[in-house]
Amino acid sequence: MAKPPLPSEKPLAKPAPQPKSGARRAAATKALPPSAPSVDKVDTSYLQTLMGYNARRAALSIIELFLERLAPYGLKPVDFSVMSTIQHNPGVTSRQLCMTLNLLPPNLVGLIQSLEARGLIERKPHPHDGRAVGLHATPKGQALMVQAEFTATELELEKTAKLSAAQRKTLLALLQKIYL
Amino acid sequence: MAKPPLPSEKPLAKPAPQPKSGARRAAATKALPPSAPSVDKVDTSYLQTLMGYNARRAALSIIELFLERLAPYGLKPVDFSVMSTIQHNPGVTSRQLCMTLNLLPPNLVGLIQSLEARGLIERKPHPHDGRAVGLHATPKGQALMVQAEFTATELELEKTAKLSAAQRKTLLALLQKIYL
DNA sequence: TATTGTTATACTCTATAACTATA
DNA sequence: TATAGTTATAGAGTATAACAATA
Repeated sequence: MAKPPLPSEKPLAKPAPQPKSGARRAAATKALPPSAPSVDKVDTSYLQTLMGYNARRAALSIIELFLERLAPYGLKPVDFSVMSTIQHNPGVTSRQLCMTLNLLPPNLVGLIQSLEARGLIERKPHPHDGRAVGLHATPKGQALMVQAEFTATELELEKTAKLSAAQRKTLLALLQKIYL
Repeated sequence: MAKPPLPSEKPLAKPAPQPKSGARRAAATKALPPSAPSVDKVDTSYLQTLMGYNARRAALSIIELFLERLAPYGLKPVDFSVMSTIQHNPGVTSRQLCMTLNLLPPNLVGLIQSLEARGLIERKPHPHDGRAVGLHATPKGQALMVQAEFTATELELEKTAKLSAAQRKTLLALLQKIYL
């Protein structure tokens, strides 16, 4: 809890080739200022060794396009995940969605209500638990999701265009080894 | 913009082996209810084909531990990224930080002020642009970041313990092909 | 007593518009 | 006119505590 172990070794990142400090073109115009170097090209070599940083940047990059392409369906990433899970798991409960997608129950309530108000899902009593409610995609919701999933898959292939099919498969598997 | 192409093919996800619908243990107790199946194990095979979903889940998983371990330093992920970038790029400007870390200028202002108030960074006039301000880590900030980066690297290795060194390297490189 | 779903609410994060001072 | 930094603010996302109904 308290203090982390004092680093007896240096962090992994190499000091990184610092762009020749001081003035660049300014050297041609006037004398160097005393002690305030400027930066030509920002070095991010340390951050790039962090999985959290890279995963987050990659995710945000994809989500940016996702928001744009899925807007016509009225679906944001979480809406999409929830609808897709209901689509493929008829009768799934709110609690199961929360566990599966790592959501908090209070944050799911409004989302479910909204999807129901749009006629995309229906709530049916759970077969053998009076507290729970089974969620089902309506025909309208099903039709929407078939198209939405197609669009999502398409956009993903675009965003990962620099990757071969094998690399893409590898990447998915490795990411799952982290969070599953 | 308007409508996406109608899917002439099915989305990639296979229908996925549906857990035998209907009642499970309930079958032993009473007759099956008319038409409200319940779900035993939630199937997420489609979502798992999406890079955005997997990258986000992996990132959040790492960030969760990051928040815990870096709390003693008073650094959240963005604070850490900013401090680390300043540390490795003395004299970097706010605008350069925004471009590099994909932040919006208004959201960086309070963050910088906070770091300065804590005595972790200093603001010096930019050598040849009166509008800009160069950011520099103080000795205190430098000492903090050496330890913070060590802790971050350590925690990352823990979270990616299921990966070999080669897999880890591969994963970093593939993620960078997406967002860089 | 424990769990499902819900309400209310607070806190954080992210985004937009508009201003200033310098270039 | 364009850019760096700032202010104010709105909106979305995420979090905790507490409650009713059911197990």
